[in-house]
Amino acid sequence: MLTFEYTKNVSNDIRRLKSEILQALAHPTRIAIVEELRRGELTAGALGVKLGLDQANASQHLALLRSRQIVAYRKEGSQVIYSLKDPAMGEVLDVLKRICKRRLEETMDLLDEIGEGRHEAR
Amino acid sequence: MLTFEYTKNVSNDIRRLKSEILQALAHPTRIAIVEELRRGELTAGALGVKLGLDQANASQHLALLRSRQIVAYRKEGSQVIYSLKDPAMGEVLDVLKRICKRRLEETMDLLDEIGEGRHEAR
DNA sequence: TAAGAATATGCTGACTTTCGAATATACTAA
DNA sequence: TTAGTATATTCGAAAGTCAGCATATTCTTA
Repeated sequence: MLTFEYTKNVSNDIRRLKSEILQALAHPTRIAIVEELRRGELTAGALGVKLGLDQANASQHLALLRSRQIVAYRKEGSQVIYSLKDPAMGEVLDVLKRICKRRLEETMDLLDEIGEGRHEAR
Repeated sequence: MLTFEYTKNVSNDIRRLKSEILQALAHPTRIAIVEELRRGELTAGALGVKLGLDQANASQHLALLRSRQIVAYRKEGSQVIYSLKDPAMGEVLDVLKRICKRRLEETMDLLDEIGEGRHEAR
């Protein structure tokens, strides 16, 4: 049946779209950029300084975020001002934060168990 | 001051952790796997069949998801059963879905505008 | 123990990502 | 127009990713 193959390919297209967005976010520097932009728009230079990045490097990461439509930008004089295009991009980071938190707590629990074990063994 | 550098590096570690998780999810096949596992646990084989994957390829993607702690797995006889470790991983996909939806709607609006333009020009 | 199913791992080549350095472009002010 | 500031682009090397193939490993059943 044609319909099956068709919907399957549409799903794949959407998954590819999602993976491109995730890919764009999947770098410590770019996560830091999005975190900063959540607080409000910033110039490329200010971002670079805040995050301690090489100028060219910052610009490269910004170019990627631009090409993936994660950020919006506008020129103002000789400066370029960046902002987050969709606040939901920040929400992704919130969910991720919860995931990390839970993981770290698990690790702490494991450490505690090891601690208990040592007490029992003494 | 030491504290500054210290917190900065901790933040970077967390960002690296987040980016590793995102990276793990940033592939159409792995997104499909997570989508399937949201509905319930499945064997490696069943996943491969459902998604039309080569056996080795499916196993490789599963290995990555395992190494990044995205999935849990247990052996049952000669089969290996996979499941999602943290439901929040599915939530990431929900947020992403909203982002994609909004983007596609924007595109539709643009298409509409082009349509209008043609009407006006006639 | 041998055969067969289910799954994992190792290897290779094509492709992509990343950074840093150099260079280019765009704007501003003298 | 020239110098200076802000930002982007290009290039090359090192590292990483991915699919496909061959080969292991592990379990089950005869």
